[in-house]
Amino acid sequence: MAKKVVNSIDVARKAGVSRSAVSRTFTPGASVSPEVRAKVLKAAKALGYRVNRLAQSLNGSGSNLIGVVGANLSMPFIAKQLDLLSIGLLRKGMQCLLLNAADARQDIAPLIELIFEFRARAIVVLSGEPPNAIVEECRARGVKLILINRKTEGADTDLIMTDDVTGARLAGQQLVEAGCRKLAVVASGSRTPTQLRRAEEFRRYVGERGCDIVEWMDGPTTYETGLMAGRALLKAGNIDGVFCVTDLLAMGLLDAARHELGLRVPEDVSVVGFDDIPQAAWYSYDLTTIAQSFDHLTEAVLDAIEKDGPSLEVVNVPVELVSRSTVRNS
Amino acid sequence: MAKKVVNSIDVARKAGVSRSAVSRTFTPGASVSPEVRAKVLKAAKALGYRVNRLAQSLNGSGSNLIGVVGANLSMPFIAKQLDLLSIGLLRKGMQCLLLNAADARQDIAPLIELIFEFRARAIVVLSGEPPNAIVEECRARGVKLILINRKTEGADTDLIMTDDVTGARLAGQQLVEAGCRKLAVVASGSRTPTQLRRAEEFRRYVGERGCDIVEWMDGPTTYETGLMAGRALLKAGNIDGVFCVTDLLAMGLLDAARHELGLRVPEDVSVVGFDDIPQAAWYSYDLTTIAQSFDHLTEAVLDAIEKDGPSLEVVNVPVELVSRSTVRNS
DNA sequence: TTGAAAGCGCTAACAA
DNA sequence: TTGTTAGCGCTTTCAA
Repeated sequence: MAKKVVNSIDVARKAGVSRSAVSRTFTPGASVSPEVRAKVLKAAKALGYRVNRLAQSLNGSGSNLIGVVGANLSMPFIAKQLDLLSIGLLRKGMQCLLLNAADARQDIAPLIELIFEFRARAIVVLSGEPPNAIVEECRARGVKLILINRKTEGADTDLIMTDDVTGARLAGQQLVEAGCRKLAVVASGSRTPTQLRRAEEFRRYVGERGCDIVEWMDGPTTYETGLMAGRALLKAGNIDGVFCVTDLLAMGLLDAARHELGLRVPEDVSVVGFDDIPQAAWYSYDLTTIAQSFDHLTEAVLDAIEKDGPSLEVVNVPVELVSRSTVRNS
Repeated sequence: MAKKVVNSIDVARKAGVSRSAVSRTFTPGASVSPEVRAKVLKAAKALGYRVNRLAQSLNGSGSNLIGVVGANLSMPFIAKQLDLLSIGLLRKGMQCLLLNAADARQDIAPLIELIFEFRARAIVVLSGEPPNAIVEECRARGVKLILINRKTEGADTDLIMTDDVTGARLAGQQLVEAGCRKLAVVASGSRTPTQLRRAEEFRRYVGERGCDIVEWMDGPTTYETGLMAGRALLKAGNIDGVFCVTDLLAMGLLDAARHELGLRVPEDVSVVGFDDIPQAAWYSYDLTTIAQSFDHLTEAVLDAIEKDGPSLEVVNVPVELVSRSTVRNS
């Protein structure tokens, strides 16, 4: 005889009440008399009863699942976002269905479709870009779609975006004021909207101020790419300032400069990063960077999920210069 | 008129078949004629139908959900584990319900109870220790419980554990052979079984070889703790070798030694870490450490989930010395 | 191979 | 406040 899982009917029987009474006992804000409630709780405890959320969600209310699609969860920047987001979701009584794409360029459409099958209330995309058909389907199904630092135009979704433009300008300003004139900007080959925007705006800003600028835009967004960019860009020794659109890239570049090329930072070359990942504060790097408030970002995502009505909001996450030691003092 | 979600009955009607036919079409290995199948698929596509997994799981088969409980997802070590695990789950057709404890010492029992409510097939614990009552309940419900580097005795669950003992010996051997005699071991104050085991075995190993040893065991498992340990331990200048039970601690200690105390590594002091997180390979640290195979670990977890029968296996994940530049050559 | 019908565990509308 | 009843969307016997 298979060990049957206990259900509300078992509890009802044991407590001598109806199934509805059981249901109400476990529904916040339903009307049950204290006595019935007590009987139910006692029976439930004795039997080891737990509400079945799958069955529960089958009714009108829907599920409290939030689909989160990501990639490269071990990159510090993504990991930090996911960490805060999953804590926040839990605190608000939602659950996080995590779908991790094996690699950043994998098509995320199948993952989102899987999320549909779970009838998730909302979908948060940390990585990759959903094709338009998917965006459309989200709207049709009334599933909130929230993109973080993704996709810029024709946005029919909630968009949470770092204020890349301001960030890039701050970076440019730092370098220009430090007296740098031969500049470089380093991005990965992923060409995400965020990276492009940062690079673009930086180029514009320093270009207007009469600086020369070269650019690197290749490889995945990793430390190793930063290393390669550093080797390639700094070997000739004529670059005196670099903006890396990501801290991870900056750290690789910094190491190439110091440990392979024997350059001094900031005396020979100044470096600015972006994101303020935890490692940027470590002594060995002490990287001057543009911080975006992860808390603010997370808050914006949670707000977007909770607000009902169609998705169509664009939130700008403010940035701030964190001045450490990789930029020369004018 | 509310926009109703399409269900199998709509599809059946549109295709001119029964609901069963629709169900079968979407059930791998059910018997449907090609014609019916084609009709159903066409109708489903036209209507934008997706199976409702919640309803699906309500039947005998159960869900494919795997509960993952963690904390500190942004620490490199945990992030890496979660990354590989979530990819692996997806590849095997399972979904990852992620519950992130806000902090490492939070009681994880409520999180696991929540997972029960979703009727997950298995629960993987990356952080924290489930109380015995929970372990018992898992068994009673037939939910696999898999602990990674947690809890050592009275194990009535699947245990995936790094071979800490071998690792600690390798670390000891490195330092002793490098000629270090005044040793220190650094762990956090979290006193997890893993950290205790590493510290313990190291102490034993070097003790037997006539080395002096001091120990630090305080604070959270972070870079900053490593920094503090470094300051405290190395200031006097009489320690010539340190084993940090975690790379993160080692990196903090390394930075304190080099940047605050002006010590040379490995000339003045040798350092060995544990885990081989990605950052350990970065130039600025180039840390000699004990690597555990994350792939192996992940594989073991997936195997444990898929194998049925009661949980009771102990898997030892092998370790390996990764020799870099923070230990003196004899 | 197909359809009818019962049932998975729960909630919500309705009456009492 | 309580119980009864009718679904929620799906799978799965059981006959045909």
